[in-house]
Amino acid sequence: MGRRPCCSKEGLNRGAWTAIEDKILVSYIKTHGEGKWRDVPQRAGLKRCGKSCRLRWLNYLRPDIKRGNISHEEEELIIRLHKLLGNRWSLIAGRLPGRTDNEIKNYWNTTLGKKIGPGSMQEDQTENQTRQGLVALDQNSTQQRNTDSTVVRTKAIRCTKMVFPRVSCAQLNEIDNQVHESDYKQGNGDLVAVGSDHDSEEIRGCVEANSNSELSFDEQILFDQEVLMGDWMPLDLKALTSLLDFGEDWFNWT
DNA sequence: AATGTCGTCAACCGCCAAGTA
DNA sequence: ATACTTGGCGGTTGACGACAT
Repeated sequence: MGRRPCCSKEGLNRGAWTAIEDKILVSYIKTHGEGKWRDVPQRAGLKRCGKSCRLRWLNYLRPDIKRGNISHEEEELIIRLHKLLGNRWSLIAGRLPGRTDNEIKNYWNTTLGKKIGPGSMQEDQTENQTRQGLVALDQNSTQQRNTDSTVVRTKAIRCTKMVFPRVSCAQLNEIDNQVHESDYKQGNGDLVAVGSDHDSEEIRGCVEANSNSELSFDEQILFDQEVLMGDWMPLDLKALTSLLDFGEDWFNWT
């Protein structure tokens, strides 16, 4: 059975959105909220497909979109996050408030990709391949990397994050304080656990208590982007940069 | 001034995972 | 358990403006 198209596409407008269309969509979403995108065109009276409406809203019309050039700090963060996460633009965008995945993807493809150079792009590809098969890390490299760190892999538990960088206790405490401080300042109540493997049982208990569900453990996995950048509220730029400063050596595998 | 080339970015496409009936 | 729907994602395309020839 073939794929059902998201809409008939017949008699629909395509290409750039007009100011009037934008106005209609914004007005509709203000009244009815986001979601049910398939129904939006008909209800709002737009000759667009639902997917197109969703994209237009998310990438352009949302009130919290940040306009203007990417700052130097943002650029640095994008580069570092890309090193960690590869082409997972939505995750990267999630760490840059007001920026969209499309914007960051475009920025990478048009600006940063060139700045960093083809050598790094190749490196990126290799890293992506590694991440895509992250469970299948080859044994040698696993042994090499796995001297004193363990990452606990969680189920998809909302707002839970654990990072186990290989750093000194003093550094660890500092990270922990910064992350917690920053996170709770935002009042989102997320659990952000940073520790070394000897903390894992304690953290596990804490996570389970907070999430009311059991965690599955995958020992020996040194890097798991689902844990590192899971479904949690973003830290502010400063806190994330601090975390990366501490963690980057550990994250660098080569 | 006309034409070609390049860079940017909004929009589209197809796939996938999660949710729902 | 299964089929179907929906939303989200990353890759790609194409329109358009800027610049070069």
